[in-house]
Amino acid sequence: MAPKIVCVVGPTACGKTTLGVLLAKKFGGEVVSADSMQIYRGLTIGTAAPTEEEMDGVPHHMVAVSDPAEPWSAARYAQEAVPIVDGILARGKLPILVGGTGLWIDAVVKGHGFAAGCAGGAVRQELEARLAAAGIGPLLEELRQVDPASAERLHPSDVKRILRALEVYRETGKTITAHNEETKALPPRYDAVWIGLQFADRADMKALIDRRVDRMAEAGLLEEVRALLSLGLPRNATALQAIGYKEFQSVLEGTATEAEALAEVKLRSRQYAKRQLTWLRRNPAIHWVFWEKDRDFARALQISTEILSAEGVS
RNA sequence: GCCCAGAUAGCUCAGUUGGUAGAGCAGUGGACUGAAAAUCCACGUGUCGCUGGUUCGAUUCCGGCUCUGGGCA
Repeated sequence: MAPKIVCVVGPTACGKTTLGVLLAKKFGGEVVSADSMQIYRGLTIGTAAPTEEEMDGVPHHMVAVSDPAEPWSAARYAQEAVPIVDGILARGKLPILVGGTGLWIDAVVKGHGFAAGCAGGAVRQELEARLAAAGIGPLLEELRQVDPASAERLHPSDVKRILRALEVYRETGKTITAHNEETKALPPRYDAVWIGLQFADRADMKALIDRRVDRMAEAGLLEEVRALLSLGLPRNATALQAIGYKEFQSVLEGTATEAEALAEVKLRSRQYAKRQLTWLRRNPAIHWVFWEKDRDFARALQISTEILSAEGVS
């Protein structure tokens, strides 16, 4: 049987961090963050990364461990997170995966592997150059030759995945279709108990996101963005894709007012939360805890404790 | 008070040479396997401000009214 771990998931601002810490204290666990932006140092306010106070003495892994100039990926995350999870297990503690990046969590929990090739790689760069020169048509046609199933499955506008499919074939001589089939047949790496947090009413989620974004601004998000930019990151750095950062960058450049940026950040956060929910909803293993108007952590802790006990976590 | 311009989808607006209307954004749902806080897809009936008139037929033309801008007093 695969080792037992806990995953705390949910859309942004739903209280994953807090519940994760509460569960860790109750069950003797350590938190492993699965967040594609909290991984970077310096993105503290805007990503709502856990503070020392919020961590409350519970060890946290994979938070602020990387220079913001570095490119990360789900594959690299899994590579580094799996040994950490195993280390926690080896110490007889309970690993608690907490995060909003669904693909990253799946990359750890399910045993799936990623095929070779990556953004910034030689093959990808060549494909991108061809895309810029001749458009997606010829590339899609080429994909149809080598991997008709992918060409059929992918929408012609889904440029990113078309390039990736071609890349995998070029790098490995195997189609991404075949790779996915094989990797999905692998057994899961861990026996995960999933706890999902979300609001019963979408309007309450919106209200909380709005409040949280306002607090980020009060806490000095603008200064955080200024400091980040002063590092001279590459223009396409993954860290700069974080919601909040590009919008406040516009304020610093004078192309938007702070009020406009705030409205934009709230909007983007809401849309992000919706996408997260879409990702999570298809996972039937998640035990959902629904918030009413306010987040009642005592109740959430009690419910999730019951769930964990029923699932054999002790 | 007078003149001009507006009033159409939650918002910004387009349009109908008279046959009851459509984009962008927002919203909702979905996808997703080395950028995932990324990327991609699908979904558009609303007293066309109100009220008379002309007309087979008015959101479209004409009159009046209301409201909102701007100008003149």
